[in-house]
Amino acid sequence: MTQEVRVRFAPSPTGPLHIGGVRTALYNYLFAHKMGGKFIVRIEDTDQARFVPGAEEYIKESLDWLDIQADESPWQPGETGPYRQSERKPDYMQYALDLVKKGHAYYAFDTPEDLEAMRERLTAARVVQPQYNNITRTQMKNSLTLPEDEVERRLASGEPYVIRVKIPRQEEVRLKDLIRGWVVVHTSTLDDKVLMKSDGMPTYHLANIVDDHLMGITHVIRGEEWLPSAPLHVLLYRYLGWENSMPEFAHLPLLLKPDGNGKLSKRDGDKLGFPVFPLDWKNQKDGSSAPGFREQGYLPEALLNFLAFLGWNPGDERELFTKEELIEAFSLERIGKSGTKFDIEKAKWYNEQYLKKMDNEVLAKYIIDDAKKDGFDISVELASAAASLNKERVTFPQELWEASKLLVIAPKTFDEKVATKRWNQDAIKVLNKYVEKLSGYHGVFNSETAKELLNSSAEIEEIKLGKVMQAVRLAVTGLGAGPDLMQVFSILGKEEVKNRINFALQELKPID
RNA sequence: GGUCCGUUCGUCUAGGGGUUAGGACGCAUCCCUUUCACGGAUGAAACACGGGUUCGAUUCCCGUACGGACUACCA
Repeated sequence: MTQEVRVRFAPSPTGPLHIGGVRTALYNYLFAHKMGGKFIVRIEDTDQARFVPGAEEYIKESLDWLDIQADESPWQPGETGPYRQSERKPDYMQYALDLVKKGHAYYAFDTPEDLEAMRERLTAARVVQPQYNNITRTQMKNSLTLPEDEVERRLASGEPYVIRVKIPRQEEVRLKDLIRGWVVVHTSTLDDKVLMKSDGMPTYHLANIVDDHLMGITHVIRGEEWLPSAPLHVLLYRYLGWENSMPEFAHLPLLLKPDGNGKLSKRDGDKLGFPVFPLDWKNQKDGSSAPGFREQGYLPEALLNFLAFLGWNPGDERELFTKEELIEAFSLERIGKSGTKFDIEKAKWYNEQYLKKMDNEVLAKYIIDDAKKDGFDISVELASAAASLNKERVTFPQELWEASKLLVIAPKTFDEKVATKRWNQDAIKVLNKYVEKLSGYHGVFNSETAKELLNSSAEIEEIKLGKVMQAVRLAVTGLGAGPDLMQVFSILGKEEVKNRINFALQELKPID
């Protein structure tokens, strides 16, 4: 029998959650649900210097918005908590000490200045990669070079120290990545990474391994930026005696800039005018801000669908998936290997697809709210009709009100280009006749009857309706393009149509 | 620089030793329509390069080029 799948998303609260992080969370979530397992969110806040207030709340709100719900998290603790590493602080030291005892780690007393001097010396000696490793450690101040009694003296006196892993000299570390296959790294290229910092906090490397083990994580699904340090993690599992229960690894391809090269950053969003964060972000410290997908009008279902397809596909030609369908179709095997450029046009397309499937009543709320901001109170009926009329014509919900204004506000000015081209005697004749017909009509006024009346007006004047339609549109909406005119008439009502036409008739000068 | 990872239309990708290399976004044209949009149809558009292996490579192997990640007491 196989154990329950447990995966985690482990962001650090150092700023707004990046959209790439959201995708990582999504893949973890989809995999967990596909496998009938658990999805855990753990906050990796071991770096006190980089902690940003509000960042954790931002992470939570982002995941909530997209409905990527965790089974266990700081906000909904399970049995393997706490779910913030800062709250797990007392637990880490014992594992570091265990490694020291076993000879796989050691104390180091080097000051930042010592380290800097070492790097300078190495650089001067033209060593290409100045680092604290199995060669240079012999020249540094650590428990490998210092006499035992001095180490104890320094420790006892409270001198700051770190604990570093002791990377073996000549070994090959092999790990099987679910996405990339076997990756082999020689230990001579690894450095003696710090495991415990002088402030008593573990680094990512130690905390990550300890927590994943303690939380029973079975699969580590994370960004490709972690691949280079994965061999170190394998070594740590081994040295801690946990190799048999070591999780499987899956390193996700990165999200890249849409143009040029490099990984997607906040700058790209600013430059190309699209968000790279799920939600609007306001830094409480320095007041800086960044736009979010939510506020731009992206629908959570659409963004989720779009994100899922950035580096993954179901193998068939379907593209529109609900979350449940994504879960059903998801597999790690179908994740691609190469980096994925971020194409905002595709995201917009997804949004349009989801937007036009939404209920008019739901969309009506957007219109009502936006109209209110402009000082207009509109009924639910009108707003729903407006939504129905316009939802296939826009990308974002907030564009709906703009598109619907012609239903609420009578035109005061008229598109000049259309006027100079279409406002001729024929149009005026037909419109005059139409007004006349409208006044004499007392039946039901809907798009069909509105059209019939218009048709007969044209017939009487012996003018082809098609030739004056643009002018009719101009008279009633002031515009040269827009939604189906007869539906607009039907929504406007007979009197309003009549009034608008009369206004146009007296405002506009004929061209011939 | 070093280590590791990658490379199919502009972009996201399917495919896989013999295919007219498929789909989607975007783009163009046409159709629908009173207009714009939606929708439909059509089109332009790709296997990075060089060697091998093979009867045959876009597919397998090796190089090269290019791209990316990492190279902190950051995650």
